[in-house]
Amino acid sequence: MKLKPDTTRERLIDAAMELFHAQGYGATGVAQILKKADCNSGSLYYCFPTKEDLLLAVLEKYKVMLHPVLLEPIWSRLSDPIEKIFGLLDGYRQMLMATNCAYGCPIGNLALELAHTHPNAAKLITENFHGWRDAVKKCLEDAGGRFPDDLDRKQLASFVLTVMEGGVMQARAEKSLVPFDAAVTQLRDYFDRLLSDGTQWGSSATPATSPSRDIGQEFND
Amino acid sequence: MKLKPDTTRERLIDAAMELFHAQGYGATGVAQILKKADCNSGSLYYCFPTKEDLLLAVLEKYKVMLHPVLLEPIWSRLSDPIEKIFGLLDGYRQMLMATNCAYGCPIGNLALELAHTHPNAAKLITENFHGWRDAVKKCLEDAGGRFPDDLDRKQLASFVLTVMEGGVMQARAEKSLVPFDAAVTQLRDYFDRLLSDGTQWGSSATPATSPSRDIGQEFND
DNA sequence: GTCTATAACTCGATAGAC
DNA sequence: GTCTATCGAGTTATAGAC
Repeated sequence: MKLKPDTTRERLIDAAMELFHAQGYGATGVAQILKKADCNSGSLYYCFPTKEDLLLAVLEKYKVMLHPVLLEPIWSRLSDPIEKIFGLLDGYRQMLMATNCAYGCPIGNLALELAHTHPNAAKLITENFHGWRDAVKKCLEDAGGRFPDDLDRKQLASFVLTVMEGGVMQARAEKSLVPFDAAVTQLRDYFDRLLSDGTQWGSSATPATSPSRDIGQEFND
Repeated sequence: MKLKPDTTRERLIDAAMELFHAQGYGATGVAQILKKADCNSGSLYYCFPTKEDLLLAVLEKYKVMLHPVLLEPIWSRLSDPIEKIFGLLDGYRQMLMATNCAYGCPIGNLALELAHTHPNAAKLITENFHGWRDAVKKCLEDAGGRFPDDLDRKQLASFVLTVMEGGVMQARAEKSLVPFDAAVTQLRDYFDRLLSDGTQWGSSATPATSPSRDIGQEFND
């Protein structure tokens, strides 16, 4: 039951995590990380062969943090699975508000910066996205028959991630919560329309719609 | 009626445009731009005081290109305003396919990289986003009564941009069209549900939904 | 494990000839 | 307007003492 290990290695990861989030990977110098972690380059290169290995450790830590740090505080506060999803989106809104829309989603930022040039990082970024999406998918599954039977839960969960990332991007670009709130409002409206089409309302009473246009591809995980 | 001016200044802008799209602003060195534009540093700094001024010229050019280069080929091919919107999204799909999902949206990439640290660039990025969104808004307005009367066209147009950017981000991260197609499919389903609720179908026959949850903010342009 | 000093390199930008 | 040469600062990473 070790408390606050606070090893040099962990201080380096935490410092890099903050700086990569605020400035990006390329724009953050090793010297800056060393200053924030309060150690010297010898220590860093003793723990990590290269700067990129430190990045991978940061992305691993994000994966570990997903459930206990990001989801659990929201999951324990809200019981309704659909409200959990919008509670999660509200968590990003809080983060944007607290930082004046300056930093955005740390994974999304790194995704656009590194996906093309750093395959090892890209793999971990995808794993982070999938963890987030699967947590939302579980909520959609927990909502059971409130959604139409033929709704593709995985695809809708991916869509929620799409809306979050796109909304956060626009909020950052404009330094305003307005485009993020607009996105969440539209998503909520979509959910309302899906829910009013669920079996709870009686599927025979719903008007004719075309809920899925097959585009000939499936999720491959 | 000058044809192909092909000035050094334009070659520099075009070279920078391509490289910033493929690699980002910070990751692209001035030497690389010079090589692609086939000139030397003296010429660049004769045309532009700094590298950042070249970036601003690139972002200005994207603004100018929006209608004649991005929209016009699609607008002239499709007459239905709603199909225009999905034709525009399909244009991004084509781009992703042609580049193996490597590059993504040039404005979105620069938005996440620079919005926080380069205010002049951020202003032009926002103007690019607004130009795109307003073109979509015009389509929604052209669709007239096919949508519910109380639909906020501007907010829905912003949502389309959100979905495009979020979908392109995930496609880049996973190097797969699947998450992009998932996002467009869900957006299409949302549009179908909105359209089946339009006045064309008779507003008195629609079931009770809650189309707008006021969050107490407006677009400020 | 952590320190200091520095190697080896690239960066954006400038100077001055032509 | 375009060239070549280069400055000064910053970069990641290493060497070797302790």
